[in-house]
Amino acid sequence: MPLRIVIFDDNNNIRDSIGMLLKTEEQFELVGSFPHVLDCVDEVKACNPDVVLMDIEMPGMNGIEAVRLIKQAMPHTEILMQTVFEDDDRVFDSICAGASGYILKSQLNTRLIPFIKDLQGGGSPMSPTIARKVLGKMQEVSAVIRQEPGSDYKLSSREKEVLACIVNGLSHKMIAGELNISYETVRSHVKKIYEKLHVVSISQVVFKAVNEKLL
Amino acid sequence: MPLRIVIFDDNNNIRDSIGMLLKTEEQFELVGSFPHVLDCVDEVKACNPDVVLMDIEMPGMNGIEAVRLIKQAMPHTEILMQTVFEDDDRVFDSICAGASGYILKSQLNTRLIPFIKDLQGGGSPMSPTIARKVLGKMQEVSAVIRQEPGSDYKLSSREKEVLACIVNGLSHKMIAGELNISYETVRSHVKKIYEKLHVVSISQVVFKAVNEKLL
DNA sequence: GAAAAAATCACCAAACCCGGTGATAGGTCC
DNA sequence: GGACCTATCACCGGGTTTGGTGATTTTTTC
Repeated sequence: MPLRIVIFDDNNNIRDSIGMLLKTEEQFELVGSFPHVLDCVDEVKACNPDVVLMDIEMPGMNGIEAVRLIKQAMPHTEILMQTVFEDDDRVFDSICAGASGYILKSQLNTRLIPFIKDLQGGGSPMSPTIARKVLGKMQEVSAVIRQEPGSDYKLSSREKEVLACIVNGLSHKMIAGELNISYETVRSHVKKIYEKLHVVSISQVVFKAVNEKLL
Repeated sequence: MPLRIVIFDDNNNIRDSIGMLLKTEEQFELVGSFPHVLDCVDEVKACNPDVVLMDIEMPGMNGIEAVRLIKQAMPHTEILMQTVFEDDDRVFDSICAGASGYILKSQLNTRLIPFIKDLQGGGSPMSPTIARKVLGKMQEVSAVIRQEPGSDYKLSSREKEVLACIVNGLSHKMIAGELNISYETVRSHVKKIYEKLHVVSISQVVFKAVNEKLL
């Protein structure tokens, strides 16, 4: 059973030459070729391809948005993005939308066939240059996610409990009830927390706690 | 000027065979080869390599931790991870630590040379299988990061300004000064904000605003 | 042009928050 | 055993926040 492939690209020449290229390998079968993505979901459903070759730059709907829709409708379809630009944001957005690989148009002739085979083998083919961008973004993102505790304010465990209550919007009185201690004791803890966090109000405590993930 | 390379791997045979392999290309020069990473920072500083080939599995210190230290000390050093496992978490951790590429030990013979050349060219070489894991993680992570605005509380622009002040820890009185309006006007806005956000206190406002990225 | 929404301001009373200043009791560390 | 930290509780007084109620002007929307 041959691998079913669909192309979306507004450039007729590219669609044609990709068609020619695929014909040289009998394991591939071009089952659809469209100049725009306005009806892409219906078309993909009708063609039922294993692999979609998607151009990023297209009139009407954006190729990235199309990826999102196709992946939503048919999650098991593999999508290989093709583009002339190695634009950081678009690479990133394509990935988030669900693309499985990334090929530069300048490399279509030499790389398309092996890339599709990589996809078939469960891989995510992309040029090392693209991969570098992906890794860069990944590092950036991970740095945001888990900014190290760095600043440890040495709160006692009790103080952390009180802090958690504050962040959850409880008043001092409610915290007293929650933790079964007196209102004044809560106040003592709060004062200590303010001191240790170098803040002077509830709002600053909440902001700092949430922002620096003190819980 | 040849490309300077350093190897870290506890397996003597692998270190030797990589050394042999690199000798076949006169543009590469093996300037260091170590069986553990306990002194890796000093060693890398002494050897001053362009590329470090790092084994993940090693006695004593973990190869990933070593990457972190080396990248901290010498940020411009390119690091190519080598491993026998395609373990998701370790791939991810390596990337976050600062690795620039990823090669399977089973592919050392055929791929090491081109991979190092990719690194030299500013790329991030990795097998399509590894790339798939990276993309998967990336999609997962990005889904966490940008939970869509979803809940739009339809705050007016003025209310958003006041909200921003609150989140930054300003008292109502200070906000009045900041925005050049009266204290009572600030209160009106605050009341509206509470109503729209379905909250009843400053702390809840700050928590909700930060958590749902309302700014 | 009328209705709706946004932005502005005002007052009262109750509740709440916060700084300062203290005290007591239990645990840890040297 | 004494110094130190943590957890507990208490009072005062000033300042802040909050709910309720209401008003005027400007801008937006239909």
